[in-house]
Parts: sequence; structure tokens; C-alpha cells
Amino acid sequence: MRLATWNVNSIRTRHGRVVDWLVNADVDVLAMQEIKCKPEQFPLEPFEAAGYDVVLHGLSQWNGVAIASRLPMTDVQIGFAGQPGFEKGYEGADAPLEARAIGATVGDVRVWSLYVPNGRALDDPHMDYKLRFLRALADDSARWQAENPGAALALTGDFNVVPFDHDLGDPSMIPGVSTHISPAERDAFHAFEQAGLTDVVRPLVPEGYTFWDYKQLRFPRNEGLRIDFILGSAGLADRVVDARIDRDQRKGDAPSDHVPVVVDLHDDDDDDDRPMIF
DNA sequence: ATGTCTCAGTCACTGAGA
Repeated sequence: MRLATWNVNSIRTRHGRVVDWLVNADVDVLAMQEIKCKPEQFPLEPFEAAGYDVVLHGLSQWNGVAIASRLPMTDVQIGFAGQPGFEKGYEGADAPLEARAIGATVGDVRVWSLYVPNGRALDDPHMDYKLRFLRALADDSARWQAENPGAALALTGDFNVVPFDHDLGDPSMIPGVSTHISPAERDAFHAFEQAGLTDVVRPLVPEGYTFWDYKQLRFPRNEGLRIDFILGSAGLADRVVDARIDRDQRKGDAPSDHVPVVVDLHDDDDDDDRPMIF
């Protein structure tokens, strides 16, 4: 199975590029973020014409997540247990949930498409929301793994955190001032390891950015960020045979500001792909 | 210069979000 994640920054603007890429890159399952539309506005036809079913969660012109798959999807879930809500000017516990998480099972892999809140500024209420979102996601993922020991879980998407200094190429981002690089955000990201989830792309692609701002010639200068990830349970990590970041998708006409991140998994029941141990 | 991009609301712009 070839599994990918891509923050598409409006699927209505980008569906031609996205479907062309799905077909040409021979991708089975694509988790998308920032589709920026409601369900009735999603361009289903080009996906279906190319052989992909789509499940999605979109509430407005903001956020929005989806999964396109040419393999059957089951157990579709909108949002995760304990996901916090947010409403500008209101921080109550019953704030409405945003369209930032959708899960589905493909084969024996539980796939999540996740769009973690940006944070906006270190002292903005959105930053507290971001940290609570990450902690709740790690907690729910740990709980799921305890209930499904050994199973393959993939948390994919735009985490809006730059985990390491070498993932930071944007010179305008200042430690202590900028979002995405603060110790609190990095701690919240690294806590997924304690929850049993590792970055399954990093061992195969140790360097490389997944996002370049549209402003300030960030892509031509290669001043990007690595903020899009595929985190996997041990049961998923054991099956990863290849991974890549498709930097070329930042080129050409009307690109997203993010590029796809891809992993290849061998089938759990396919002994031919595994070393034989006697 | 928040120097670019996207969408809503409304129809040439502003506001919001990233």
C-alpha cells in the first residue's frame, strides 16, 4: 500500500494537480488537509473518475480534512475522542469542534488525516488550543493502541511543528518569538514517541522540508519548514519499505505551499516482502 | 511591506487565516 499525506490548501483550486499526482505517483491512499470547503463543494467527480473514493469533513471555508482511497475504506470517524474545540473570543470547554481530524480503516491500517491548529502567536489563545489538541491526540492514540495491540496506526498530516533545528530553513522565524519552534510545541510533538508513535519517514528521509511560505521567495531560496509527518505505531513502522517527500509538487503553476509526504508499506500477510528467519 | 495565496461577502474591494 502506498500511503500519502498532503496539505492541499484548497481542493477546489488544486483538484487537477492533486488527482494528476495521485495517478502518476500510483498512490493508494491520500490524506488531505486544508480542503477549505463544505462537503457539497468538494470536487468528487475527478477523484471518482480516477478510481478514488473520498471521505471528508468540512464545515466552512476554513480547515477541512479528507481521505481519498482506491482501496475500500471502513469505520470512518469524524474527530477523535477528547478533541478540543475552539471559537474565537471564547475558550470554554464546550467550544465547537473544528474540521481537523478524520479517520478511516484501509486494509488493516487505521489512517488519520490531521490538521493541527497553527497557534497564530505564542501568547494567542490559539496556541493553548494547539497544545491541548496535540496532547489529546497523543492520549487518544495511546488508548487506541492499548485496545488494538500490534495494530497498524498512521497519524498523518500537517502537525504545524518544526521538531528539530535542521527542519527549520525560514530565516524569519525567531526562537522565543515564532510559533512552530517553541519548546512547548516541540515537547508536545515529541510526546507522540511516549505514546508509541514514531516518525516513519525520518529514518528514510532524514533531511528535507515539506512547506515553503508563498512570501519572500521562500521556495526559490529553499527556506522551508518540515511540518508534515506520518507517525506510525510499531505495527505500522515495521511495514515501511520506502518513503519520500515529493518536493517537485511545490513547482509549476498554482502549487500548494505544502508538498506530499509518501510511505510504501508491505502487506501484513505478504511473507515475500519480509526476511525469512528460521 | 504580512513583499503571497486563498475564500467570503459582495462586485473592487476589505477582512480573515495561514
